[in-house]
Amino acid sequence: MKYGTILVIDDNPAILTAVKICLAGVFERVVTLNSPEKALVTIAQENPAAILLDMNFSLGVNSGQEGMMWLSAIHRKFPDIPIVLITAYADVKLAVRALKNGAADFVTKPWDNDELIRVLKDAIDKMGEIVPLDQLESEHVRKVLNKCDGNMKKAAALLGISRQTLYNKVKND
Amino acid sequence: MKYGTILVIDDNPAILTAVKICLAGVFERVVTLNSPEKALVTIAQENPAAILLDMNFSLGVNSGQEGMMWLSAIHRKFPDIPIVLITAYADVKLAVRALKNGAADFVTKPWDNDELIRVLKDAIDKMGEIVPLDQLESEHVRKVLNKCDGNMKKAAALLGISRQTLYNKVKND
DNA sequence: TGCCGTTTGTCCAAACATTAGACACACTTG
DNA sequence: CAAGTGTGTCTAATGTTTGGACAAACGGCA
Repeated sequence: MKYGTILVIDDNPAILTAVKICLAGVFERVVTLNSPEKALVTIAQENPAAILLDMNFSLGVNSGQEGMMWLSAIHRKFPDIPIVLITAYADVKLAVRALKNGAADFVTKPWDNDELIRVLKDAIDKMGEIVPLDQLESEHVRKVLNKCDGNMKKAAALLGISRQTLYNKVKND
Repeated sequence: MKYGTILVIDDNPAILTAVKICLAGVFERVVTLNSPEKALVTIAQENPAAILLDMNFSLGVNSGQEGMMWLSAIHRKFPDIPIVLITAYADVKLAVRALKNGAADFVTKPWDNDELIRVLKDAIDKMGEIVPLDQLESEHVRKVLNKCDGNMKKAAALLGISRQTLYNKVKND
């Protein structure tokens, strides 16, 4: 029960119920919404560890545009909460676009309960990885320096630090 | 012609030729390989701005396992070079796995030349975004502090800095 | 309510990092 | 060769980080 609260957003009550039963034993709390309208307020109130978001809410529209829109909106406002998308209309282009828009994962209906649980746990675990500041810094420095073909003057300017400081950071690798 | 060298890896000579013609006007140099075996050495020699990698090399095997393996290997060794995957056997699960394994994008055969060019350019542009060190730092600090529910002592410990330093960093936001 | 462990806000002085500026040297390129 | 650029090194001033210390605030708990 170490995985906190999860928010499930889907316009189909049957699916909401099924998912609730499936996840009840794994998460401390399963909050459901049958429309994404109130998603932002609900997230602010509940502070869920992850969000499971359906992609289609308008009947007859199955392009996933609406789910994509909500994905972007939620991800922009809460970039630290992993969002897993779920849809019946699997499509490679849509999945790729979703992941590039910040989705943590993408599962297709009908889903496998164990896989859904694994995917959600994975998403939460990934987000939880905390890196010390100096490690983050040296990785970034290495990357920028690389992009500048080793030119320290340019790299330092791009990083917003002085040439000597970069020199020292690199020397003590 | 500002997009540098691109490396194309595909076991089908016809596709290699077609891609070469398509990309010749956009990239300074198009290097091709008909097998991923020599990929790592070739990348080290050519230092390409992006890599276009096919997913299937063994005839009759179309699970994409081999492409995935090479994606991981290349991405581990050259994390700063965007890798775009291309496959004839489009499959949502495979695409999701590829993106989560570090692929920059995922396109399906038969491809649209303009789209392929756009995707490759996008991938290169995305990788080129350089963030100043202090911005990177304050974003990370905010994120970790958030995950610790505002507890500065814990956050400082996780970040590998002293409590006072974190205090000052937050004060001068 | 009062006690206790924890966290915060604040201070200090020592250690350390960063800065601009300077200068000789090495390297490309015309 | 000469000009232009980047490197490696130094200095002195300035700014940051550190552990340690301490009173005040907070939250749980009996």
